[in-house]
Amino acid sequence: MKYLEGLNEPQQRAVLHTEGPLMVIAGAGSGKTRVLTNRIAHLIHHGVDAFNILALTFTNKAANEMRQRIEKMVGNEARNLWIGTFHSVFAKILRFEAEKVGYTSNFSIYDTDDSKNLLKTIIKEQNLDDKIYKPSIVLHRISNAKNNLVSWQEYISNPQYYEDDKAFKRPELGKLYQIYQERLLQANAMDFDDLLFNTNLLFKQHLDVLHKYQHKFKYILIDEFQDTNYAQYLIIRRLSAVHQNICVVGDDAQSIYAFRGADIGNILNFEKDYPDLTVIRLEQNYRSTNNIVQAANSVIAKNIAQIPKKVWTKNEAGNLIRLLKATSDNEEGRLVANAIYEDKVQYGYKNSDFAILYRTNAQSRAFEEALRKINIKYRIVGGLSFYQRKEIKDLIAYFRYAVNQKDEEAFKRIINLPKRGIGDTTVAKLVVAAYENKTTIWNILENPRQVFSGKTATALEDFRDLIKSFTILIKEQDAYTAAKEIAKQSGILKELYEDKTIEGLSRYENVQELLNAIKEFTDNPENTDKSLSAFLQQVSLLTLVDEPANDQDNDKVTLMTIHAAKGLEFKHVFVVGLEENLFPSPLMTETRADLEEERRLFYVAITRAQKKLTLSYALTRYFYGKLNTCEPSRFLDEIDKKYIEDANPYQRIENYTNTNLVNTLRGQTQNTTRIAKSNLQHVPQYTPSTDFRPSDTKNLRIGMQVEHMKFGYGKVTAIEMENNQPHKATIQFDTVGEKTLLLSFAKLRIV
DNA sequence: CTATCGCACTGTAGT
DNA sequence: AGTGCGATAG
Repeated sequence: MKYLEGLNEPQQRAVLHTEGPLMVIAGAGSGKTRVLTNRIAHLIHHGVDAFNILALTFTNKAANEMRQRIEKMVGNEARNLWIGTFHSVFAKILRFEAEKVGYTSNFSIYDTDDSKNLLKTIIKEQNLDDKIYKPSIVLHRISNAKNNLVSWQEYISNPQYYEDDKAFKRPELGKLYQIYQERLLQANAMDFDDLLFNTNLLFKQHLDVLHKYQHKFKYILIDEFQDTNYAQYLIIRRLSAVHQNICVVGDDAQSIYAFRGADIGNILNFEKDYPDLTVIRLEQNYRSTNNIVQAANSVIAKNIAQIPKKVWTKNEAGNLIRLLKATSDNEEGRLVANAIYEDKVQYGYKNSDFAILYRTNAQSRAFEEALRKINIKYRIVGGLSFYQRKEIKDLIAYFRYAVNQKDEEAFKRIINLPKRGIGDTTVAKLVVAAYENKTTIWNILENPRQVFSGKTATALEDFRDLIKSFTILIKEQDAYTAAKEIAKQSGILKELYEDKTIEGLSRYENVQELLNAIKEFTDNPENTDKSLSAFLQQVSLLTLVDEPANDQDNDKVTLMTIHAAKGLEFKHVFVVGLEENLFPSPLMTETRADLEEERRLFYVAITRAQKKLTLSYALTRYFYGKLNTCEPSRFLDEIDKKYIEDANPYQRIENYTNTNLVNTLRGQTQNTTRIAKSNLQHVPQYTPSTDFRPSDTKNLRIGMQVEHMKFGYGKVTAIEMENNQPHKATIQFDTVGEKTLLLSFAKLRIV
């Protein structure tokens, strides 16, 4: 039995139990991935056709990793497996069957920004107050409905929803839901939730289609089952109804996505839906030291909603958990960076052995600065993801619109970008004309002279012809050739190239990076369809961990949110920002269930560590440029003290006033050179010395900020040198008048 | 129609 | 701190 080697008894049972429903409760670090991959390899080895296996994961990265591991074990056959995220697998199926749910196969996928923008437009049109009907709240409510498979028709006809919304002063929500869905359909677009909703619709209304896929997927595996929502659960229940060979793997203790509709009940109630279910528990942890395992257990011990189990390990006790106490976020950064440095020297750890985990993306700044200062390489996972950058979205909007001319959000993005003399007024007229003639904007563009005249009409015609040529380009050329041409001919590349500011430079590089990614896609022999629309189909579902890896140097410290860290492990993990109102998040302390989820998040963070764990907090922190005082997190009190190095770790500081802290902080941070967060990865170090010469001063306009104070824009009138280096600059600001500032303190932006 | 400026708002996680 | 929006001037 080749796929059982090195597995413990319950792991072996999980691999061998191939027929009938199976639930594996896999504690943190219990070798879950190994079980999953060995199981699939075992199936294939015993004659199951890879075409008949469906494996659903939560990130594309997890899917790729699984595919690679299986490929190593069983060879090329692994290529025929269906492995992917829920969204990507069912988007693929929906493209095949699009007509059956009222779409065409070139439908666009709206991301959250597109959805919010669309809702914003609708809310405005309906003359509703956008302070009460905030797009994010409306979208959240609609998303909840869809995840529970409530259509807009049901939503409107159910008085309960109306009463609920009325109680929250938002009686028009049902109407908004209806209009939103109608607009999406009109735009031939689906949002993320529609991918699951429409898959359910498809399977419910077209039994022949359901039967086809039921027959195809004889073996179904779900990873991270604790994070599935109702819509996802129903899909897999339908798909597995015939063969019943469904294997779900999860850990209720690591359920951290209830906020977006994941239902811990799925795992707790699975037995009811599958009476002859086999349950296997993997409780032995192979990853972490005993201290880490026990500390993690103590964190969630008080939670009520959980399956009773005991994660244990044979590993050594290991170090106690360290606690770092800082007075400011910057100091916290320095302490963590120093600890990393010491570990590297003392134990020979590599950069890639470390991870810094935080609750919110905005916390990364202080750690980036501290690491850069002592020349430790790092990478940030997530944050403003590559595909969310404006310049990337702009270019992709061109692709989208050339593929699907009904895509209104893409249209709005590109119609006047770069500037071509088609402003808001013209767009508004277009929308009205389309509405009055009961047709699409694209149809009006076909013959704009019926509505417009002169310059505007010519501009619209030019735009139309441009898009038409792009559509042909996409049909006839491979993705890379088409994308490169579109970037050039649209004028996006030129506009960015001419922008010589730091930001402009990095934007230009980003676009090049996107083109490189498309080239990789085109050159990859595994991709049979090399068209740009094929690339587009996968790009809209890419997750933060799938960004183009353009550098070979992988020895870097990893900075990311705890959510993004699920499934990963590192020798030394830093869980930072352990402050009340940050972690736990104030949005998750209202109900017991919320707080329990937040505790599980802490549990996930702790259990990423193999050898060492360090926790840290700061007593002051900047939010939106304002200094706030913080208290240590209640979570620090909840860990069993005997696993912490300093059992009486902190004193709550009460005598500090805000002013004192500001002054302390000023004293500590005055020498830092700050760089815009968004530029960090692309502009490693800004050096005034190379960019400034006294002779430049006459016409140099710069933006400037010192510490957290923004002085705005102004004209440089004099630069004072010291040791042949620019030292001080005198600037006539538009807003605050003339100031002389030390250049080493400042972040500068040339405009 | 576009560019610029000041103001208001933002406040979790990610497909 | 960063961004997006609306008002205003050009």
